[in-house]
Amino acid sequence: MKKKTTIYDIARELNITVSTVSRALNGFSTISDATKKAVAETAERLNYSPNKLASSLKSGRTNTIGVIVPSTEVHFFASVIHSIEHVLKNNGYNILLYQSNESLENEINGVKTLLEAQVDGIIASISLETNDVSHFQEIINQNKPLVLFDRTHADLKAPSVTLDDFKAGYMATKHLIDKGYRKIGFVTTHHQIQIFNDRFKGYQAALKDHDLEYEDKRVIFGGLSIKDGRYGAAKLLRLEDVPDAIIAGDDFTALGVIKKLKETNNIPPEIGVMGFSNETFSAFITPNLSTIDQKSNKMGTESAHMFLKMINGKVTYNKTEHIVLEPLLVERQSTGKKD
Amino acid sequence: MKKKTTIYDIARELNITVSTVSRALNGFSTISDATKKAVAETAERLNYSPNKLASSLKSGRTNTIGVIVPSTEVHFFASVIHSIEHVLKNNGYNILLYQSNESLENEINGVKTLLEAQVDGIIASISLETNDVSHFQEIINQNKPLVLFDRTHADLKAPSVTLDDFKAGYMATKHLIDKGYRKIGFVTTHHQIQIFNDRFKGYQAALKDHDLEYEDKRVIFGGLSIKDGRYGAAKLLRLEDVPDAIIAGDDFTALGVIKKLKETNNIPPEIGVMGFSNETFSAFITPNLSTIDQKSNKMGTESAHMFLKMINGKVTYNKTEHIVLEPLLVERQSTGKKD
DNA sequence: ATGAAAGCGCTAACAC
DNA sequence: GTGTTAGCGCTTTCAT
Repeated sequence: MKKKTTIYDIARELNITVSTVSRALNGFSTISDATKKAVAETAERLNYSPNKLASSLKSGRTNTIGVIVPSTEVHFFASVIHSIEHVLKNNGYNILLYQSNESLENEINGVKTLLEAQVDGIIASISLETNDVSHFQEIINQNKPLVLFDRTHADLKAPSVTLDDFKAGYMATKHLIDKGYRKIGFVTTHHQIQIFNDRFKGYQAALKDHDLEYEDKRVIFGGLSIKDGRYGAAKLLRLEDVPDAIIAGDDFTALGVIKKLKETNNIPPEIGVMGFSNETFSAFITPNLSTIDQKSNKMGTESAHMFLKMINGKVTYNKTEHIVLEPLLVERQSTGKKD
Repeated sequence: MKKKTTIYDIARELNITVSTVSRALNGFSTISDATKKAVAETAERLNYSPNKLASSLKSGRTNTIGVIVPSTEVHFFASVIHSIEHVLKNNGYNILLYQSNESLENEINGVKTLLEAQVDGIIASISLETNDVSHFQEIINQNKPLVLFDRTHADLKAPSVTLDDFKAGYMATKHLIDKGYRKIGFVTTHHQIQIFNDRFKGYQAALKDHDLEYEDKRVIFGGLSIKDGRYGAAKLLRLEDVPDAIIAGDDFTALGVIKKLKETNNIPPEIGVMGFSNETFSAFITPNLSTIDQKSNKMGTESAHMFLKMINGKVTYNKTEHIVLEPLLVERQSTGKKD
C-alpha cells in the first residue's frame, strides 16, 4: 500500500512550503492564481485527498453531527434521519448514527461515543427507557448544540421540534365526534414520555368540549402493538355499553383493533377506528385507516435547521426555541360513518 | 466555556508525564496499579473525555465506517442499516451515514467525503443511476475494506452480500405454478442493476422447467411503483389471453396490481399476485400479499461481519468472498388459488 | 515502572 | 505573495 500524499508532498514537488499549499487549497485570496493552479494540478496528479482529521484536530470542528434515535427499523425515525441527513449534507455536515434500541444504557454510551468522536452537536430522540437525562446534560455543558425531536423530556432544557400531541389527540377525537361517533374508546399506553400523555389529555379535552362523558372503562392501558390492539378491542367489545369508535395509540395498535373488529363482524367504519403516525401500510389496509400524520420529514428538516441556528448562535440554551408542528388529520375509510 | 481537559492536565495534576497517563488510560501492563488508579480517579475528577480525533490521527484508524445507501426512507435500507449499526457498534465502530438518493453525483461525493473523513472502510449499496463505478475503486486502491450489499456491479471486484435473485424470481414463479396458475405475467423494470435482470431470468427459467410457454407480451417493462403496478395490470388485462397470475417487481408495484384487479373485479387470488421484498404493509393489505422476503436484517449482519473479516485480513480483494442469501417465500392470500 | 521527545497532517499567527 | 514555526491531543519508540 502506497503512502498517502500530504500537503508536504505537494509542497516538495513545487518547491514551496506547506502553508502556501494549505492556503492555495483553501482558496485564500493572498495566493497568486499561478500558484493556486500549480497546487491544484499537482494535488490532482498526486491523487491528493485531504485528511479532515488533521484539520479538525487543529480547528476543533469536525463538521460531523451525531444523531441518536431508538431504531432505524421504525419508519418514523428512518424518515426523520433521511431529512436530517439531506439538509445537513447540503450544509457540509456528516451524520454519525447511533441507535439506542430503546435502552438507556445504550443511549448513555451513544452520547459518550459521539462526544469522544468530537461531533459538533447532537440531534436526538430519547429512548422509552430514559428517565434520567443527565447524560445529555454533558453536551450542553460542552456548549455544543443539542436538538431534541419528537420525544423530549421536561428536565432537559434544549431546543426541540415536536408535534402538538395534545392537539393530535384532540383532533382525532373531534374528528370521530364530527363523524357522528359518541362513545369513543382509547387503547393506549402509560409512559413518562410526554407524547402519550398529551394525546390522552387531548382526547379528554375534546370529549369535554363536546359535552361527552369521559369514562374510565373505555380507556385500555397496555402496550402498543398489533397484539395489544386486538386485546384492547376485545376488552372494549365486552363492555356492557360497547364503544362506537376506538382510538389507538399508534397505527400498529389500530391495525390490531381493526383485525379484531373484522373478526367479530363489527367492521369499520361501523365502529370507527383512528390511529397515530400514518405508517406506510395505513393507506393500504382494508378498510384503510384514518390517522394523524407525524410529519416526519418536516420534523427532520426543522431539527436540522434548528441545529444550524444553534451553530450560528441564533438559538442558544439561554435563548432557546421550541418548534411545535401541527398534526395533520388523514381521513380515510375507517372513520367514514354515514350518519 | 471552560477548556477541555487533556492528558496533560491529568499529568500535571499527578506530577507524572503524559506518556504514563496515556499508558495508564489504555491499561498497559507496565504501569503500576497505583498509578492507574490515580490516573483514573483524576480523569474522573477532571471530567476527562478522550479526543478520538487525536488518537486517530496518530494511529491512522478512526473506528468509523461509512455506509452509503440510496435512501433511509426505503424500509429495506433502513433495516439493513439497523443491523449493520447494531453489529458494528458492538465491535467498537461508529457509522457515518451517507444517502445517495439514487444519484451518481451524490454517490461520488459520498465516497470522497467518507474517505476524507478517514473511515476505516465502507459498506455500500449502489444507486440506480450508477453505471460507472470508478469512484468506488479509490476505496480499494487505498486498500480499505469495501463491502457491497444487495445492489452490486459486475465491474466492482469487492466482497458482497446479496440475495439469490435468480432463485427469487424462480421461486416466485414456481410457487404460482404449484398453486395452479399457468399464464403468468410479469410487471417489472429494465435496469443495469443486476437484481432485476436476475429475477426476470429466474422467471423465464421456471416457466421453461415447467413446460410453460414464455410470452413477450405478458411482460411489461416500466417503473416500479403503485402507479406502474396499476398501469401494468391494466395492460395485461387488455390482452386477448388474459394472464391468470401477475408477478410484480416489488411490493409497491404488486399493491398497484392488486388495486387495479380489485377495481376490475378480478380479485386475487382469482388472479394470483406476487411481489418482492416483503414490505411491512404486505402482510396487512387485503388480500394480503405473497412475496419474497429480502432478509434485510441478515443482509445487514452479514455485511457487517464481512467488513470485520476484511479488517482482520480473513477476506481480501485477492481472496474475496460473496455471500448469497437464500430468498424466502412468504405465502399469503394473494396466491391462494383453490384448484 | 516511568520519562523525553518526535510526529500524525493540517492551520494560522507572525514574519518578511 | 510566501515562508517559518508552533501546536491541536494523543501514541509510541527509545532511554533510563
